[in-house]
Amino acid sequence: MRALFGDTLEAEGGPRRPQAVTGSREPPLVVAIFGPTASGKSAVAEALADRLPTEIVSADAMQAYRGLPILTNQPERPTRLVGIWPLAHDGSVGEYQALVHAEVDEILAAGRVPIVVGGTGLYLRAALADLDLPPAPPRGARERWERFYEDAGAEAAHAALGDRDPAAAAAVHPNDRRRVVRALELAEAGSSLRPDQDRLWSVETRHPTLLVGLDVPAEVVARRIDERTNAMFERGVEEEVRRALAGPVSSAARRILGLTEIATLPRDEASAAVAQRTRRYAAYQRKWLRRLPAAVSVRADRAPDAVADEILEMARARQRLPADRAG
RNA sequence: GGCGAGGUAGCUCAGUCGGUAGAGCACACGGCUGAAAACCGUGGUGUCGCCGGUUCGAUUCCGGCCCUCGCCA
Repeated sequence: MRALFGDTLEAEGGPRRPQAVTGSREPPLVVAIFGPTASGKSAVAEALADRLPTEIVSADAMQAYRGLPILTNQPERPTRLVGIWPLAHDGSVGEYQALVHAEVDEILAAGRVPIVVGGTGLYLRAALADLDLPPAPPRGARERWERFYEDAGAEAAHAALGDRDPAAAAAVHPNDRRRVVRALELAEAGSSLRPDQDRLWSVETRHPTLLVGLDVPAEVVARRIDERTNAMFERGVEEEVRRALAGPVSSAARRILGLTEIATLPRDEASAAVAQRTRRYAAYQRKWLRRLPAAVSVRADRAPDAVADEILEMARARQRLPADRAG
C-alpha cells in the first residue's frame, strides 16, 4: 500500500515504472471520472497520473474515432481507446465494452490504477460494469426492420413489437424508431431489448470502483465551451473536417458534434451552432451525472491539482488506508 | 421629411371577423442496454411596442406617439 502513494510519475509521459499498486491484502481499485464536457476531466486525470502509477482509459464514444482530434477534443496525454476506429467504422457500445474490459483488467494485472475518464455515460457504465448487452443485429436485419417501420408506421410497428416482445413494447415509445427497430431485430433473433436485471443503473461494477462526478456550475461550463469552440477554429478544425469528409465516414461517426455544421455553414454560424450544441450536450451529460449510481460529486471549478488531491483522499478512504500515510 | 411594410415567447414567425394567444428552434425536466456528441417523451417560459378612446370585455377596432426595415426626398 505504500507503493500506491509513495511514488509519483513524471508529468510528461515518461516511461512508466511497473510497480505494485496494491498489496495482496488490498483490493484493486478503479477510479472513474465523469462530468460534462469542458468540466476538466482530462486535466484532473492527468493530475492524478502525476500522483499515482496509473493508466488513463477513455470512455468516450467519439474520441474513439481517429482523424478528428481537434473536433473531438482528444487528450494530449496517451490515453487508451482514443483514436482506435477509422471514421468509416461503425462503432458501438458492445464492441467498446469488450475492449475496455480487456484494458482495465490488463492495467490492474500490471498493478496499476486504471483511471476511466469520459463523457459518454453509456460507455462509462459499460467500462465499469458488465452490461451483458444483447447481441448485435444480424446482417441486414436493421435495414429490413427500418423499412418495416417506415412502411407500417410507428403505431403498427410498435403493435407488431407488442406481439413478439410485450415487455419491450411496454418500455419503448412508438415514436422511438431506433428502439422499436432494435427491439424487433432482437425479438426476431430470440433475444430481448429488456434485460432481466437492470445493470445500466445499478451500482454493480466489475471491480471496486471510485466513481467521481465533476461538478462545475453550468455558467462556467458554458463560458469554457465558448472559449474552446473559438480555439478549435484557431487550431484549424475546418481543415481537419474537410480532410475527414474526403474519405468514407460511417453513420455513427457522422454524429460527431459539429461535423455537419462546420462542413456546411459559414464560419461564424458554424461556430455559434457548435457552441450551442455543445452546451446542450453538457446539459445532457449533467443528467447522466444525476442518475449515475454511486457517483460521488466533487466541486471542480478550481485547480485540477486540488481536485486530484481530494480524489486521492477518497481513494484512500475507500481502501481504508490511514490518511497520514499519504505524505 | 413623405410613402409603404412591420413591432406577439430567448430567436424566426403564425393567429385572434373583439372573450388575455401557438408553431418550429432554443430552454427545462424525464427516459434510455451493440447508432449514446445518438434517439424518444413531457413542459409555454408572454406587459401581444407605449399612451389613450370605443366596448361588459381590446393583443385584435380607432387615434396619437416611439422604434425597425425598404423606397422616395
